[in-house]
Amino acid sequence: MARVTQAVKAVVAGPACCPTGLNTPLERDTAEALAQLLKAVADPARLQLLALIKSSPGAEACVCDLTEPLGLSQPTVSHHLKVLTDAGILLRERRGIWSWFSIVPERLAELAAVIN
Amino acid sequence: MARVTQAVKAVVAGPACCPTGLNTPLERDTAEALAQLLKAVADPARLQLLALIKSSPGAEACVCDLTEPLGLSQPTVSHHLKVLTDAGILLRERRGIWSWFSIVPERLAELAAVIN
DNA sequence: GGCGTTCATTGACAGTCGTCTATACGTTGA
DNA sequence: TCAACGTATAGACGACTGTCAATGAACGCC
Repeated sequence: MARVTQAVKAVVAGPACCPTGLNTPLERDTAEALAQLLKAVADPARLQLLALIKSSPGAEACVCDLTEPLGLSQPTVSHHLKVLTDAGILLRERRGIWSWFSIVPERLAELAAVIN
Repeated sequence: MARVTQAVKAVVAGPACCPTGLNTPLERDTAEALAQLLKAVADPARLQLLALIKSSPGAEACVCDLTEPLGLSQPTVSHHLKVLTDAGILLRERRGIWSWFSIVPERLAELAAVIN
């Protein structure tokens, strides 16, 4: 994950100085790290999760609020949340029994910057 | 594909009036269309292709220029180009023997707008 | 017309991914 | 300490995806 973060930052900020986006050829390693991050978002269930969390009060939600709207089983939702968390897009915080998830906006902004 | 384009536009522009991005819950259909578009980009080879084309003179390139830098077979590169073209991200133009590909910037901008 | 070149398509195969059921884990309250 | 609840993990299975070798189709040139 740290490896991915670094690679994305490199693409956004440029190897040394100036922002590049996709304006410069991509090394295979960098491309793979970037693709891995994009794959985390490129799933309908995970997009729905992001939208649900982002539009929840306080921009956070617990699993119990997310399972039913998605129409998927609890383990499946948990799996998707893990993928997003591992990618650094979501933040997990335990409060007693519940796991609360919030979005890391900088991470999504990085992605958007790369694409453009 | 037209269906995908419409769904993405809906997410960018909002159901009726105002831009939403992911700030509003996503219908499954919309999420699937969006995911399909993201999947097209979420591949290392295709990211490299986009970067190569974008950084080529005139922001266009033919297959013969793309196969070697990627280190993949010609059919595989052709496959990836088809995926990007079908997603509306690339534009294909035949000139005699050669196929030239160029990027559709608005399409990438739409994607970036949705993510943010 | 025949041939070489460039690209697209087909078919096959291994690997990955999304989903589920079953089960384990951790926390809370009695 | 134990039971109940919310969540995470493991294992299995079908579907999709990326890749290649082989083949086909379109075009320009001799």
